[in-house]
Amino acid sequence: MHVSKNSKSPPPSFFSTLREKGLRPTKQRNCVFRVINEKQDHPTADDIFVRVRRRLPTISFATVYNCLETLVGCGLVKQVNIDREPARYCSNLNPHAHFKCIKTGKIFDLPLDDLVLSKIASIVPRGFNADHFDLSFSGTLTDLN
Amino acid sequence: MHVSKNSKSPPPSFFSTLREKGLRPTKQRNCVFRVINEKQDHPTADDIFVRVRRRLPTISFATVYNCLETLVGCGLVKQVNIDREPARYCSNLNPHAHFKCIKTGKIFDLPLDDLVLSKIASIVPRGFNADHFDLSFSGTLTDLN
DNA sequence: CTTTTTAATTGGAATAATTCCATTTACAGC
DNA sequence: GCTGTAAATGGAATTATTCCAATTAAAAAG
Repeated sequence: MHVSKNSKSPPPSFFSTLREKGLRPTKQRNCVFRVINEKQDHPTADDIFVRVRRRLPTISFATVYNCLETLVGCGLVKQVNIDREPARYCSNLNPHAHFKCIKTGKIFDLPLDDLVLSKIASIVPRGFNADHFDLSFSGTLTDLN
Repeated sequence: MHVSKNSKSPPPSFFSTLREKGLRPTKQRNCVFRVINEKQDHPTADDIFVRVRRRLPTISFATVYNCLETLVGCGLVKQVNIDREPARYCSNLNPHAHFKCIKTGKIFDLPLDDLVLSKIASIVPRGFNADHFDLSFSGTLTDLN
């Protein structure tokens, strides 16, 4: 598993990233990408569909799913799966865990520093080659966060 | 590191645990519980349905789901959610993470010692009160595990 | 700039895991 | 053995997501 130096990486170029993979930076993909980056609230595909529709009123649900799949595949956004709930999407590309408040349903990013990352990497025994991990917490907030 | 299906804590009493909550230890619940404990292979509800049917040929799918919900609610089994896949069920009640081999689909338990557990707990900032966490890895196995 | 090729979008249908619901059955207390 | 409550049952409903065939848009070629 790759444990990076924890400097915030520069925002990836939407256009060049797609181009490098021979994919087209269509207006639909661009709009979905921008919507996810504008508000860091871990929207579902449904949320994203509603927001994108305000700008591209004829976009279909299937296209939103297609765009999300493409963007996740390119590493331009992250898919967040917590329990059995609908997938959420996240523009934070730095290593982080998630915390879900069981009262409000809100999701928070918890940054992971290199020390913690290496401890997490050490969980994986010899013979196993992890190229991805997911860590999520759930609970409550003591005061109003 | 040793990757085990170990059982450090004594197996919880199926009967007393249910009884304490005012729930009935029915033969369906018992059978579902036994099936999950017999083979530590992280079966899906579907898998469990098939195995239970061999002993209770008239059990319904809804009942399997009901039993699983009850057992998970009592803490007698754990539900394992990895990515967007069907839920799996696990009899290992000790703290552990999961590793999913993307080639075979097999799932392995990775035990978590107290040191790692406290490091994980330290990820959660002040003001957040985690009462649960999920950690899963995915990747490949270097040799045939 | 027009044609050709290829990729992406679209709407609707299909899928699949899970949940819901109304009815029947089983169990526990009297 | 009754009676009340919990659980099981079968089937329908739900819901997020995927699939598909037809259309449209974009890039490449001429």
